[in-house]
Amino acid sequence: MSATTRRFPTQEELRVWRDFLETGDLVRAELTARLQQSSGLSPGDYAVLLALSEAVGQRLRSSELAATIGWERSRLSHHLGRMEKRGLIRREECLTDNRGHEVVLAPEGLAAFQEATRPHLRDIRELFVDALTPDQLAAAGQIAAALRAHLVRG
Amino acid sequence: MSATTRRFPTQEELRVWRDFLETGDLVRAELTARLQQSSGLSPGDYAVLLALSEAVGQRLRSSELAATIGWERSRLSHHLGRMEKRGLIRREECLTDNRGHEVVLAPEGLAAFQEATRPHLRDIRELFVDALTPDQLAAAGQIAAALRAHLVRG
DNA sequence: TCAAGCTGATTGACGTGTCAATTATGCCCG
DNA sequence: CGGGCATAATTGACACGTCAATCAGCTTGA
Repeated sequence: MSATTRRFPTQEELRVWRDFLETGDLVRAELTARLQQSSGLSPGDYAVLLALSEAVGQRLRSSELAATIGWERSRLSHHLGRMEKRGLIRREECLTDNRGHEVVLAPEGLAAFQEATRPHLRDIRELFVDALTPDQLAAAGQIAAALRAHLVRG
Repeated sequence: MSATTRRFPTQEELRVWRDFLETGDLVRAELTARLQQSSGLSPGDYAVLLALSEAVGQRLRSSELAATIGWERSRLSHHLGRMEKRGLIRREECLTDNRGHEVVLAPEGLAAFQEATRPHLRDIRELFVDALTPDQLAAAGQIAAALRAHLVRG
């Protein structure tokens, strides 16, 4: 088969591509709605609260928190501003570095997180794990790995 | 195995879940960056322009356009405002229904779309189709179908 | 006919994300 | 010491998305 005939995806390949992405979005959207419903938290809130709840003293420097959850600092800064307004976290001066801030888990934040966790994990099982056969679950992992490897290699 | 032991996902299942979603995002992000790079268009712009380019007279009523690309009307309205400012589309009064508007593909929009299409399709092939074996591609389709079916059934 | 309600589309408020610029502080080296 | 660079974090401008409210024009039924 010549290079020319393989230049563009077929209709079927495009369909799989769109299905693949859109389905991920649909599952994510449903999970987000349930999380919101059960706890009033967004996925971003949940990620922040999870990281803080696991930190010693339930506090982290902003940049450590950003690294832990894999966010850009400016994104985190904006998000923390919104979470602080809602009383989920506090920001305190950092004693060892006057430039830095420590993000502290507030009681309201801990409560919301604890309330969210079990239903959230159950929902992940329900919407993702239970929807797939063991073979499909394994395939999903391999597909993700293959896509990532291809991305990195270029 | 008791119901209790299966209440929550295992570490491995959670890892696959996160990998699956994050990888989709990574691929999408790379594709978005390339589209932006090559044509200055966002995925939303591209969807709108694709629908318009295929419409007779390269024009559509707002609500038909929204239905075609599966967007809420308010989302479309906001997006069209931004696209109109950039000269990619125009909005005209609808002759048969004074409430309605027609969205018209502008020359700049057509040019940008035509410039975007080939590289975009090539990128989808490169980043998605070529990354997977035929088996994996088929599995991806089946996984998406299984997740969707599970979502609908509840 | 005309008030009541339906529909097409826009708008405003706000949450979320990126990028670039800014501010303040720490640190290093001549 | 102190000028210059690196680092911590925030800020502002903007793109994008959802939801609820709004507004204008169509449509219908007593």
